[in-house]
Amino acid sequence: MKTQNAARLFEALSSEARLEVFRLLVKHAPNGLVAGEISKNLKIPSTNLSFHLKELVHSGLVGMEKEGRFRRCRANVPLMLEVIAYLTSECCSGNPGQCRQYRAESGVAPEFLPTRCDCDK
Amino acid sequence: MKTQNAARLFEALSSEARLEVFRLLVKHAPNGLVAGEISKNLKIPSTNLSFHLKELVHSGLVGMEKEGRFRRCRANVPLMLEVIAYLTSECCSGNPGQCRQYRAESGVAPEFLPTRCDCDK
DNA sequence: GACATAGTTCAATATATCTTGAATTATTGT
DNA sequence: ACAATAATTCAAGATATATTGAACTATGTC
Repeated sequence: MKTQNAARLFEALSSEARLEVFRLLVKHAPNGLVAGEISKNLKIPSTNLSFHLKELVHSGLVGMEKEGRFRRCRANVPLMLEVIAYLTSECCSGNPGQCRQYRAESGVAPEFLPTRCDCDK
Repeated sequence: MKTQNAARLFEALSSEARLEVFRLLVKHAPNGLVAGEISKNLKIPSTNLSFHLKELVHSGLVGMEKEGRFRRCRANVPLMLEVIAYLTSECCSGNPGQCRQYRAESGVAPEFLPTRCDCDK
């Protein structure tokens, strides 16, 4: 993944409103929600939600398809995983021990983190 | 991690300049680089780099300490791992099979992804 | 002390993003 | 056809972010 593209994805997740929308859609994967349900759930006015959804769709993190007069939105989870992999790549100048220590320090349970990073290669 | 905090972290990574700075620091973990080295490496004028470093430091993703007349910057890799865990948490409404399929679809090698997501619990 | 170097701060400008209400398009139900 | 619903587009104003050069602070060197 190119830096420019990754920056755009982070940009899409950088507003609280959009991050809440995205997480709600991740939570409701793979069925997704229609725009009105998102608006109701997060109490975002439809006109404003429309603006934020456009950003998310443009970034690729959310997919949208017509469903009668509704628009169904789904999180693009594989793309989310790609950007996660991008963040952890090329770290620590090839020092696997260092990475393992960071993983321990993070306080995150090991199974919710990559088992290896790029420098274990 | 709270949504507000996560959004601030993504905001910090949402500019190409800052994302490049952060990745450079991840690459050079744990020793980090001094501001001048970053400026030289990425060809960002010092006055502008200072602005972006302030954002990164304020978000917590970069730590800075005085070293004589230099300022040494280090990536906060554990925090990066926390925000990664945040993104993958509470997904898929507790449907582990769905998550596994997404991981397969992402095209990312399994060892660079979480082995489980929250819904495997 | 005088000078050079590393960074930051400040002010000014340019640009981009956010939010809202009103108007608009598309679809469904009567 | 008419009315109701779902959602988007548009225009306007408010706010936030990015970039630059000049001035400033702090540290190290002669």
